[in-house]
Amino acid sequence: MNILDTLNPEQKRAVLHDKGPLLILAGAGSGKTRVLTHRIAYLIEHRNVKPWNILAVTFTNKAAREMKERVDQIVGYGSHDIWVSTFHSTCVRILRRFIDRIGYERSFSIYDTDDSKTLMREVCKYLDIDTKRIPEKSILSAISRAKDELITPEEFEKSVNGDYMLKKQAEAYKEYQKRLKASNALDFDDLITKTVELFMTDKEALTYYQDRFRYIMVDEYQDTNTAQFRLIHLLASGINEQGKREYNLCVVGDDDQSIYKFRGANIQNILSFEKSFPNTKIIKLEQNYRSTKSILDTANEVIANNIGRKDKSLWTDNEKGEPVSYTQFESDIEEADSITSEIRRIVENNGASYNDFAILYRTNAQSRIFEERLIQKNIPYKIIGSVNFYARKEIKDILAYMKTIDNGLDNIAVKRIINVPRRGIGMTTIDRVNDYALLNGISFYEALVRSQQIPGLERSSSKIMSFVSMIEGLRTQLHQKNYNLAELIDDILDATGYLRELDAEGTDEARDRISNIDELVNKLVTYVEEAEDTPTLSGFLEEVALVSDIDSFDESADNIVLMTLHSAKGLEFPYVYMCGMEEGIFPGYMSIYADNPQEEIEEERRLCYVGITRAMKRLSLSAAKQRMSRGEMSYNKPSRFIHEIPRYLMKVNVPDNEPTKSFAFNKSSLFSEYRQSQKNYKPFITPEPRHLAGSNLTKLEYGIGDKVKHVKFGIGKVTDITMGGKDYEVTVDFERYGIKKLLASFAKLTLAD
DNA sequence: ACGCCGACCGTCCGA
DNA sequence: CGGTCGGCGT
Repeated sequence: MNILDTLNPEQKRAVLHDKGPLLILAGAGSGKTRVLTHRIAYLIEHRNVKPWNILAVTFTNKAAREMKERVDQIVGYGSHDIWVSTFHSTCVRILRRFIDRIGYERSFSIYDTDDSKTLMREVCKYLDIDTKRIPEKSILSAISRAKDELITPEEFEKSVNGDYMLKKQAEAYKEYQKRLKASNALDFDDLITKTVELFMTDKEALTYYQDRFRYIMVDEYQDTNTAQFRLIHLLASGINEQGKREYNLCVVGDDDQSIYKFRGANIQNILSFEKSFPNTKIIKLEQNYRSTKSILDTANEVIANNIGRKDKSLWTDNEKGEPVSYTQFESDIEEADSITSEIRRIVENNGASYNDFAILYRTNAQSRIFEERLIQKNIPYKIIGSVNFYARKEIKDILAYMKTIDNGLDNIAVKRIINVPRRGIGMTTIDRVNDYALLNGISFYEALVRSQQIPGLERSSSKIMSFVSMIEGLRTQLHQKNYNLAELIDDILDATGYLRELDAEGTDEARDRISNIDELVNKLVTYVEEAEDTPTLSGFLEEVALVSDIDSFDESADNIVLMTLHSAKGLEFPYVYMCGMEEGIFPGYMSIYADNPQEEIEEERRLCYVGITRAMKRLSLSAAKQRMSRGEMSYNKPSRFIHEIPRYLMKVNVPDNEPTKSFAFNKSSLFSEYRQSQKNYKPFITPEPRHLAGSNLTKLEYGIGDKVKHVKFGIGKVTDITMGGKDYEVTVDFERYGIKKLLASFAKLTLAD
């Protein structure tokens, strides 16, 4: 079968396009991923392009993984050699090979936002910058913006012009960069800028990659920043055998879905692509295959309020479908309650499954109230993006050990763990070592090694030396021939006594931490087993640094998924709930009162457009009249975006005020209810397991009257167990949350001692 | 050196 | 409301 058969004429043109720059303006749901994968497959199969001559840059690691799989499905081979990855991963791969040409070591560390902040705090302290007046966060974001625009510390300094704030920022930028270099570390932005720097200064490295990447594709092109543009431009400017520049660059984007201006995305990259690359061919994909007419019309109406867009109009052959629904609830509690109940109702009555549903919101903070409800109702769910696994203390600690072993120059990592677990090395000691290191121009770790020579450290140097020899021991072990990297964490835990200390604590929190560490061990083992090249410590650490929460999103898992509108980009769901459609929430407070509200509101509107176009079958919008935010009640009007939807497309619901069992009720009434139930105490029975067809019921390990533990609710007492459908329904009176009915298979209750 | 507690604060979105 | 940081007390 011809791989072109399933494509529409425009898609076909894009796939068949031969050489030279190509801009594909792909509206939401117009099958751009299909075009990209088919184009790659076509290049390999019909144009004799070698898989290793193709570079495809995607937005997430997940998208990269899927693209490879899909190319494999079409071509059946070769996908392994295609270089498909995100901007950041691409740059890391390049830098691991060539960064020594610009004065770093190839074992460089990658600093995450936390590390950057820690470093910036040190810098501010050193430069006497009052972080009350100039918060380190604002300095970091100024630096980040500068890096997005490829502005060096020196150039930044020149542009200061006597402005006090800018002058301080310039100083901080310079010092920050100096210290990153000394730590042999790169922050997220450096990954891009240092790659550009490498290519600008080292022709050999540039030519190597220009020759290698004969065909370049970039997805989500509207969200690239200036540095990324520069990178792509450099890579695509190679000279072919005939001595000509071909610019075999194919970018796919949609200016209406540009939602990352806040992190430096430069909309001009897509708007003036044709100017940057002469003889660009432009193809518009305007047929939407995803949504019903009602949903698509709604999206078009909303986005029409933006000015200065590229001219295009999305249409669909799909059926009209139901009108979009909008409900204004009394409160955020009611909103969460009603939406979660409705989803359950649809799943139970209409044969939908939980993974058909997404709840989308503007800010991560909004997930909390939904989570409470979903737990309460025993509805399986997954929240994407709220608390990063790798940001947890115990995980960062272990990773800091690994970084220290991998790159002794990483001062932030060494300082993090020098006294974790406690070894009696305090602030004064650390300061003295630090001063010595700065004075002698050596790393913090090197200063530790020489601590015996440092004046004033007579007493603590023995403690320091035992730390040093522990690290050295681990490092030697790592470099032994048959050492299995998968054991490294265990060895660290063993040498440091980290686990023993947590064990001794014996609290719930400590147990949580231990299970998180177990999880990290699992990830390391998986990495070692599945690594494409030889697994290395640096390799693992960079994988960890560059994963995003969305990469772990598994659409086949049967749960509702909750995430921000930003995270939802590129995804689709049959049923979409967009909640918190309120002025001040969405569009956010910050954009309404910004210096340039027009611009900011337009970005919010594009975000709204992205949200609407995620829905395939049914879209539900909602707002709340009152909502609890940062401890106080706020009262918001419905979002302007709601008013931009014509009435004929939208069904406005009146919320049904059926009395809902809310656990925001006062606890005492629930408590007396419980007392009542205790009076007519039920006899102690554990129901016999009934093996129903298709169910996998197992005998419960607890019975009525037992004390059990729930992962969120904590300790409680079982007051009733009944058979509900294919699962046990367990009623538990929790010490802190009161009485709840839970389904045994979801709740995963365990006997508490 | 370390732990606890209270004040404070600041809030968007993210690799 | 929740996390974080700095100060103070031991």
